Amino acid sequence: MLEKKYYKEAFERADPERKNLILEIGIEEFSSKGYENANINIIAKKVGISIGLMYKYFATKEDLFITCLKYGMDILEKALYDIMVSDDKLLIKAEKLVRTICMHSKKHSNYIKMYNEICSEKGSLERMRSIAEEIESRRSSIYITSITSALKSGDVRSDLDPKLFALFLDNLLTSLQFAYTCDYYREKFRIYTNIDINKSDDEQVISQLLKFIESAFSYEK
Amino acid sequence: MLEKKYYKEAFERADPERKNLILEIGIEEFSSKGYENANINIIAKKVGISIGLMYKYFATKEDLFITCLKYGMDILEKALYDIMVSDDKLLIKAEKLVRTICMHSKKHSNYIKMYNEICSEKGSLERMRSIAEEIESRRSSIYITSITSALKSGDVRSDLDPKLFALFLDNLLTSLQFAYTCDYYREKFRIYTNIDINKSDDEQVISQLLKFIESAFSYEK
Amino acid sequence: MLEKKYYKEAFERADPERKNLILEIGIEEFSSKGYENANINIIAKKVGISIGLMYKYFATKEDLFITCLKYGMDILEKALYDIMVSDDKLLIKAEKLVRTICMHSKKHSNYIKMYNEICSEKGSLERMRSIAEEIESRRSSIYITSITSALKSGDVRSDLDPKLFALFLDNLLTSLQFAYTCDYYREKFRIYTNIDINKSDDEQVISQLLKFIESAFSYEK
Amino acid sequence: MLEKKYYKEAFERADPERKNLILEIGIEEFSSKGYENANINIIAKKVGISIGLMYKYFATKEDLFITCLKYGMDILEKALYDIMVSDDKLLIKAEKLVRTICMHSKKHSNYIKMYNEICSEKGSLERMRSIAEEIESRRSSIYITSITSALKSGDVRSDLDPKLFALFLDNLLTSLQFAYTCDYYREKFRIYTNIDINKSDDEQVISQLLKFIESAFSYEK
DNA sequence: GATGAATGAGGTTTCATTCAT
DNA sequence: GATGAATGAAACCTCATTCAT
Repeated sequence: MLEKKYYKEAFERADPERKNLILEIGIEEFSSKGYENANINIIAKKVGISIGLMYKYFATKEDLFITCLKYGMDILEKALYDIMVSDDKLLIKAEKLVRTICMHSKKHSNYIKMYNEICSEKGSLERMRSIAEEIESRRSSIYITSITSALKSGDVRSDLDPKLFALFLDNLLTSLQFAYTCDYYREKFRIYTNIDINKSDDEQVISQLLKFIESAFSYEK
Repeated sequence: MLEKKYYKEAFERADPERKNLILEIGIEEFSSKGYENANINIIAKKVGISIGLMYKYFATKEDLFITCLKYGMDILEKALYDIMVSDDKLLIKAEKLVRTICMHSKKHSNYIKMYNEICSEKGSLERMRSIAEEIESRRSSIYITSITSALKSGDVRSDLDPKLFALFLDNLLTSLQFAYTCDYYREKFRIYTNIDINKSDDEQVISQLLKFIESAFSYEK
Repeated sequence: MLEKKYYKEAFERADPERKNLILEIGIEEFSSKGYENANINIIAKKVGISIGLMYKYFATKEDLFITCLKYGMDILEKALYDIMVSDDKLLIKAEKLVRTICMHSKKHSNYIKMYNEICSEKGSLERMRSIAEEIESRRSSIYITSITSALKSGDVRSDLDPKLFALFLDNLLTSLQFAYTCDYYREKFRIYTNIDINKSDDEQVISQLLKFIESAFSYEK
Repeated sequence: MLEKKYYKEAFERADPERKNLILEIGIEEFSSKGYENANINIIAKKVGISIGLMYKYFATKEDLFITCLKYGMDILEKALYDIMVSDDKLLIKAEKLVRTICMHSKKHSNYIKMYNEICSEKGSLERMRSIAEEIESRRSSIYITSITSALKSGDVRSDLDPKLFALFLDNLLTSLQFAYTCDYYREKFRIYTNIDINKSDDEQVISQLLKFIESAFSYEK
């Protein structure tokens, strides 16, 4: 689980402003057109560097994509981490989680779109695995740790499997993220609820989701 | 919301065996390589017809894809429909649902891969909408109807919004489908649970998911 | 100079209404899209007959095109012929000619578009020759005959070559036809004159063209 | 009316010899086969560059065509311009014009074939308009200016409309160009005159055409 | 006479990646 | 470090024409 780098040393040495620009423009291109239709020659042009230099920074298109993806995911992960290491009870954490995710999805919809992109990527299994490892393992730990500790303190039903419940929780949150950011999920949200999630007041959605989660974790009657 | 056709009349007239062959081979190609990397020349060759004839059947690659997608989705939808129109209580239905989805995902993993594919498609919003409409609207109705009726008969917590809860339920089930069939989700499942879902006994997963769902819908303590 | 047929016997035997329909729809397709981009499968479909039958009527796309072309040219030719065989003096004939051409171009712009089409066709020289022969030889005769007879009666300058002057006259009239019907020529007309020929009153154009022709044929000062 | 470019910057930067080669081979291909049947893969191969590079120079086949077309038209335009800005009387100019056009048509028949090609193009009106604008507007100005000034100095009939007469003059000259270069027009010329224009002595044609033009512009008797 | 399913060569265009400078 | 010209395989899609029925 060592942190892999998907960029070359030259990228590390590059001017921080340029590094940011590459990531931002890359994210913009990948999230708007999708991985296959994104064009790294265009990215280089927009950044204002040559395509040759781009290949000094990243070995392949895929590496650039992954670097962009991780950049976005790290930002969200940090926010979630801060919530989960607090002393709050699980349900308090859950509320903070949901609210943070709503905000983040609106602010950084492109990051989520990239994440959505990789969820349907068909590539080498090996590559896929190491990416999933990096993105999911930290998030899964903080969920599982929190749930396990809630289990110990008796805050949640005693017969739940923390790992699976962590996954279910994540599934719900991820689906919500996608509803905020990805066309198909947004449309699905509208079909189910008759609500355009991007124009709606979030409170109804948040309160219902929290109700769902809260119940799910609670003691059986 | 009328049923749109994404194939030409010539396809309707074609020999049923050939129609099936086209769909099966198309699904195989699309689900294994993804939409962008699928090659309709290859599909035609494998089917044993000329590429010209393929275009007498389908106006574009996209239309062929959607036709394949709907074919797979219809099969699942029918199975779900039969469960949801029964007189069973919601939680009984939920169990049947989960079990059916497990079985179907294993048997027809390619259908789910195609569905996963469209979940991250970037294309014309209009097109996206009509597809979502066709795939999601019937499924959403049967979920919402069942929940609403459970609500009336007092089987579930009275303060839930049936539409949102239907969506949350679907999110959990869809995520499970993807875990069975799509690389990234399977990997994610393994990271959270340490289980290779395709080699595992399903009962642990099923029972935990049912617990989660059951609790979520239950009366608050 | 024997009149060649570019259709098969079956076409002769076909129902007259159908024959007309084929020609009209063919002309519509060829004139709107140009020869290369016209599609005879579409023509057959619009006519309401099978493509197979179309090939019972015409051996090739080119034959259908030529048959359509000749159909339109014959109609114009008849009108011109009636004018030129009259006893009128050449300049009276010229005026009638110009007015007839204006009217015809507006009414049958598609015929002219097809004629324009063949003017830039790159094909077998042999084929080209026989078509030109059929379309141009009668028209050239009636022009040359009229000019020759005007020459004899001393109505026009005595040192003109009737054949070349006939060609020059035809060039002017053909250019006018194209200005009424073909995009590029219409645009050229607008650039030279600032007039949109399709919205303009024709009289200014007609009177100037007649002045030009009249002068051209007149005795030198 | 600003000069539009139909090539990319990379083409400007390319080696001048290569640029010329591309234009010459492009003109050869387009003029011999027509726009639709011309093949840019063949052009690239003959030039000795990859098709990919071709597309770095020109965004589309159409752009390559227009660039070739303008290249040829510019050469003719320059020759005509030099004649028309001289102090010669209009009829002297006319003679120079006709002789220049004869020579040019023989030497650069391919340029004229391309021009003929666009005269029957069916495409977007907008595109057509801007091309016509570029090719015709300068030529029309020099004609109109010359005629207007002849009008002022009393060298031509006073009741002529300089714009329309300029167009008529151009129609005659253009028709002559086509007779020298394009199959159909050459054939038509032969049918009218019994002369193969490419094997004939030009003087008879030139003298008759000048007579026609001279008369046309002269004072009425 | 009439049908229409079937063919398949062929052309435009894209873009990740290399490499000489 | 930086450039950007150059590559070329590969994919979608069209349509005139044939022929078995």
